[in-house]
Amino acid sequence: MSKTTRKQITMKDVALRAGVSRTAVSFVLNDRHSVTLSEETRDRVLAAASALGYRRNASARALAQQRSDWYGLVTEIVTAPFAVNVIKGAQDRALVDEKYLLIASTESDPAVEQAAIERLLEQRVEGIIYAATWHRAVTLPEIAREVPTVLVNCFDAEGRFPAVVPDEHAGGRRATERLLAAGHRRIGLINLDPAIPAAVGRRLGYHEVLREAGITPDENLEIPGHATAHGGYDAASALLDLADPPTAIFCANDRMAMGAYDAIKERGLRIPHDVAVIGFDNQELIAEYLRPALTTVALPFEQMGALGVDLLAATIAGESTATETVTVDCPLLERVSV
Amino acid sequence: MSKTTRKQITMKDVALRAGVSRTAVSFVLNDRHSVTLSEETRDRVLAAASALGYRRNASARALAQQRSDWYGLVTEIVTAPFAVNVIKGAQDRALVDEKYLLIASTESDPAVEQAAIERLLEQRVEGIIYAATWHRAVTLPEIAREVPTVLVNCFDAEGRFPAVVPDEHAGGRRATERLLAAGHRRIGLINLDPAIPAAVGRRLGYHEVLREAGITPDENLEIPGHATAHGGYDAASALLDLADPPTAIFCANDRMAMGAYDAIKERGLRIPHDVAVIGFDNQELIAEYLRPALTTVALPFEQMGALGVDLLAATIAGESTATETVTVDCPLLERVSV
DNA sequence: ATCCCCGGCTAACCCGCGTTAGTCGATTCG
DNA sequence: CGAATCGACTAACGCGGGTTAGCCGGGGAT
Repeated sequence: MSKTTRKQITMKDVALRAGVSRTAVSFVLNDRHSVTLSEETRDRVLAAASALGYRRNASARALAQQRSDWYGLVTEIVTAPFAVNVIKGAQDRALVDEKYLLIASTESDPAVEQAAIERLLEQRVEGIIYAATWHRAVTLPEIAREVPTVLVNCFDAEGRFPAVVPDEHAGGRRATERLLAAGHRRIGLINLDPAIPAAVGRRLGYHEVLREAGITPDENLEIPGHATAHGGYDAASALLDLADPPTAIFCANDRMAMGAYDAIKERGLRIPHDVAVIGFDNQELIAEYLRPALTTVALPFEQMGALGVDLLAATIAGESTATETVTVDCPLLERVSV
Repeated sequence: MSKTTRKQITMKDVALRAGVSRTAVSFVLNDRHSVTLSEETRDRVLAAASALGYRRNASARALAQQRSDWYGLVTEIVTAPFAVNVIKGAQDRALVDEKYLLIASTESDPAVEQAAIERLLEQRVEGIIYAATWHRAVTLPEIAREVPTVLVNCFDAEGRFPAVVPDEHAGGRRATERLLAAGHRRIGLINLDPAIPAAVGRRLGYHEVLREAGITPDENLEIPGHATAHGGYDAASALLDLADPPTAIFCANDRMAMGAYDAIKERGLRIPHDVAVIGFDNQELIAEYLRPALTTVALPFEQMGALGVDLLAATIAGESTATETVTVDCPLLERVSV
């Protein structure tokens, strides 16, 4: 580079220019009033700082204060693009407390994860937010215990960490209620792998609401599908080819709903006129662009991210029990498919 | 918290336990051989460090070394989920040089952006990578000039920064060539807003290849669509209802291809048998799950991220001219729709 | 006139670590 | 046998900045 690296301006430089001690500069720039300085001195310091383009040195400050103002966010960001909303929510919320997020991406690889957390600890993060891309039980590496840690969109199998998780159960209820409200009585369910929390909760809500409406859940209307568009297509095909097919289908994720659309359209049926469809996840790339646009239950990633930071802050402040679990509502997004 | 915050272990503690000076500890842990230490001492130090769970303090180290090992990555991450691949590519590549990425998300809001960069500078990042979510000209805030900066998926209107951009032109060629190779002669183009670089480049490639094959581009086969599924549906409908409709459609993005699928299927036509479709962007949520899966030209986000770091490293090392622009090839992803 | 207080400011220490310029005892060389 | 060398190690400084203790001069109270 032709341009030589410019010397960084330090408080010493500012002090020199303002004709005061470095100590005074520190007090002025941090707006500390434990020591009184004349208004005129403050002005001179501020003027000098701004004239020189002073910028504080985060490392030096962290060292002196024994406080980094960083939170670590660990996530398998790449494998599930829509989880970036967790980052957004967390970042916005952290900023309110003047905390910053250090994002460490793992690739569902324990070794990478361990190394990532290690780096966060070297940075002396004040706490860690561990976010999963799909709701499940996780096991954190032991080193995560060295610092307050909260889980987002996942939970510790042994309940050793505070966690923020979506309310799958309420979501399942909400979807089913919406279909009932539209007058449907035969409602199919294309579910996920029955072993995962999302499938369990959503199904439970579905059952509850049906029973409350006096409808006995019909086993034939429930299909655990493969969580892809193809899985949704196959499952929806099976449902529609039933002797007594459903008039509405609750798909446990939007990708499967995408496949279900195909099966429905292939049979010359119309959405929502002949068959209503409701999804889950609100993957906007899909839900918004399907024709007709898909009504779906949203996973509140952004809100979970924000609550994760809240919970972390509370934990650090000692205002939270070690194992508090916060569930977050999954709102219904009305579009056109019901 | 019941658990009191454990005191952080410092080199002093390690030195005490190993019965050597802190200086010795520093030399051992950094594997410096400018000063010789006996093998036995090294072992003792390492043992002590590991026994105490010593972890170096990144701030102190950065301060002492006058080098942070951080690069800043500025991006509007949230508005375009698929751009997280830039992060992945950059992060992996940075790790090779033992550099770490500090991610600052902006929301296409200049004020937020300015503040984000300001924070990066406070952290004394050694350079900045500025990544856009769609290929375009950008104007960076002036403060970005305080440190080496490279652009990814965008470029400076006045060419003042090195940049990494996708080769839209080659991508357009590649898509068209693929359709020609499949035997198509009448190929429709559903393009983006004609003013943006992506539309210009892709169209240019399309024209070139047609001409090289002895085909005169037919204006009626080119429609600048609205960049959504609806836009794609409308445009494809118009193309298919032509007296002499195309047998293949090149959609300038996958969302429009999604809409085109609907228009095609609605007419009882089959993909790729009756009409072939090729997309652009490789938005996996769509391309992979459409039925049939969409053949598309990929935007090499991950590679661009990696090259961005490369270019930044070169710029910092002074091995790069100020305005070098790297174009990255857009590979074709064969699926089923051609 | 003396004492005390108080506003305004600074010297000096510390944070944890990298690094230079040594110190010190043992060995080798002349 | 004294000097030079060498291996093994450490004292001490500096990085930039937060913070405590204390300095200094002047005005009010006694």
